[in-house]
Amino acid sequence: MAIRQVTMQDVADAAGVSRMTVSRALRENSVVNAKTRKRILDVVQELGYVPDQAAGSLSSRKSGFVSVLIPSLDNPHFARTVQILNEELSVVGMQVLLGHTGYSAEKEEELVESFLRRRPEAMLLSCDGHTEKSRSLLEKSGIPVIELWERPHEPIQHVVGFSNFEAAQTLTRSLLDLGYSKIAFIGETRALSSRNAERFRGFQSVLEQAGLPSDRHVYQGARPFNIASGVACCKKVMEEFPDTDCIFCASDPAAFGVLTALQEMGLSVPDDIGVAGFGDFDIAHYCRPSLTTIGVDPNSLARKANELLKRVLNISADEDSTLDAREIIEVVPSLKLRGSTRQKD
Amino acid sequence: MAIRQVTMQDVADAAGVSRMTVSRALRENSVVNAKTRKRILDVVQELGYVPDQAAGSLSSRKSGFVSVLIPSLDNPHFARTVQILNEELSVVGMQVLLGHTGYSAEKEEELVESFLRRRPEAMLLSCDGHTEKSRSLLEKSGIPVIELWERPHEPIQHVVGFSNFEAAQTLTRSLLDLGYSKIAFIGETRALSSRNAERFRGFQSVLEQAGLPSDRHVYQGARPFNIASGVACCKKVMEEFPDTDCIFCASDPAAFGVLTALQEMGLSVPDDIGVAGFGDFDIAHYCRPSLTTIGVDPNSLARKANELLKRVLNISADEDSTLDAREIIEVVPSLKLRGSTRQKD
DNA sequence: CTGTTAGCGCCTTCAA
DNA sequence: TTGAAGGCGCTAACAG
Repeated sequence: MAIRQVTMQDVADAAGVSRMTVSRALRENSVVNAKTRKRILDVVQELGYVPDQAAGSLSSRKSGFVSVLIPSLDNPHFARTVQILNEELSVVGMQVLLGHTGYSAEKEEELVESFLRRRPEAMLLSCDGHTEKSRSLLEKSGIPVIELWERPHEPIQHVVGFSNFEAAQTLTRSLLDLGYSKIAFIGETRALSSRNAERFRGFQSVLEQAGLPSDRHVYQGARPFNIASGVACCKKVMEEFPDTDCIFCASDPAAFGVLTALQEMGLSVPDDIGVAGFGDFDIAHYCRPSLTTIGVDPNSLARKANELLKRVLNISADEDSTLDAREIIEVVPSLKLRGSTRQKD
Repeated sequence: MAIRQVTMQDVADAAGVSRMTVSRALRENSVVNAKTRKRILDVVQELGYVPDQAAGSLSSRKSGFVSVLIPSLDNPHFARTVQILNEELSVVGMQVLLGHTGYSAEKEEELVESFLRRRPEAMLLSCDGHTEKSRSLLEKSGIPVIELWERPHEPIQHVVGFSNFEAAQTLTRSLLDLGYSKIAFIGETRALSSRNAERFRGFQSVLEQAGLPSDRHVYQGARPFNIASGVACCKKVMEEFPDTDCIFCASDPAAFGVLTALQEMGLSVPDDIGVAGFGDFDIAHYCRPSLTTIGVDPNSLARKANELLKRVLNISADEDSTLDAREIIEVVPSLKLRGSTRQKD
């Protein structure tokens, strides 16, 4: 345990050069005599010198940080997003500052404020509503902002995402197309999630267009909305609306819960009743019956976000890439019709 | 977009005090005249001043960072660990530097080296083997190190985890106890994961003690080891060893894959064959039949890690907590006997 | 309670 | 190709 950390000066002294030469030797693209550089690197090795990046970024005015704010790592799509961004950024020597908003705009505001102290070079948010203060802090900071996973009505700046409203419409339309007409909706209380509200609005709009009632909905008020929520909501739905012929869940894990709940009620899916989820998580693919759902591939979304990020940070490999002041990049969700809904006849 | 960032000096000038007074006013526990503080905070608000933490930590010699290195966020237990640590640390104003090793010691070494430049105040690792250089870098850095999720033979320093070997033994013993005798093992190739190797060793040791052959094993060589791997390995096992009466999977998602594969082969679980997993993930609880497994609650592990961390950082609420040079905190995995194995008669 | 002085460890800028 | 001077924005330590 070093009593005092090894500094660049120590390396310089030991190598018989100035600090500046050490600094240059440590950077890839800088002119230093080959022999001198080798000597310096040897000394670095020997002394176990590790540069202090806080000091470096203070004078270079580049933090090497990118902030990523997501609601929760419990959602595998967000976890994947973080993982990909983290890996891609580490390739260019940058690091992610990760924060969890817990789906709360107030918590997000705190995080924005505290992360801004680290002078990140960009801020990526998963949008579920932002406070005025968050917006103003971000604006004042002058750094690029990218909102992920949604398509907000009033984007802060750049966006890489899709419309939950439209995705829910697409899925609902195909349920009608399969002949379902008494479709129930299960989700989080709308106040808890704009995302969920958008999904319900999409669902509702299609039913209304078709002249069908859209009043079969059951909400769960508390977080998280998971497998257990699906079980609980399913029971409520079937009590309140026993003649339901299909259940649309605002998320796949909940839909999986619905599948097991129905099975325990002795109902067969899809023969007695249909089930659809949202998100296209792994579980939707592998459960039995496999789950009809709609969703965006998180890998693809994260990679698009990464490309945009590189462009706004001017570290794109693509030299002649242009950048609009506000890029809205649409990611198209794909519909998966699987075993939990009946075949089209 | 500010052409030049607002500094503490700007605030000091506008408030008619020195920088030091501003610095003090911004800290909770420091003596500043109440009126002066209010005036300063008003100016801060007005100017939209955001302190630069890189500068602050350069002079205070406290980075406010803790490094957390995990293999992958795809494993929900690791994601949970990260989330809890992140939240707990944010309460005390610290931030997590997150890195993914991808289960590679070399990648881990790179991350250790690059994260050390940020002068983290502690380093948490999920141990799956470390290079000599990683160990030496960590030692030289002088910061506390906590290894998570395993119980390594040669700990670097502190440990919060459990023995995969022993957990696998416990589970295997109870399978024997249920009357199974032709048990197959499915896992990752041992070279890919010391964790997996430990599980296999535990499995093997119990069978050998019981005088049973332990040669029914099928490995998958490539990452990730997930639901699809379980499906694939299950097919191989049943081809090679058709009289197998129970399959022990090195992870729950794979065991879930085995369940669906067996179902498609027309075999009934647990009537025709038993299945056990490892990890006690959500899916083990909710799949049908629910899965016999063994595992540690990630919330509990993360909280213990957090407590230890607070103690080694001397920010524990508990004043008279003592700290050994090397704390080995054991987390006991709990065995869950569920529907995927037969009842004891 | 407040201010002054002197760096923290590195990089920018310029000159040699 | 290298070095010297100066400063990034903040806080520790001490003095008043």
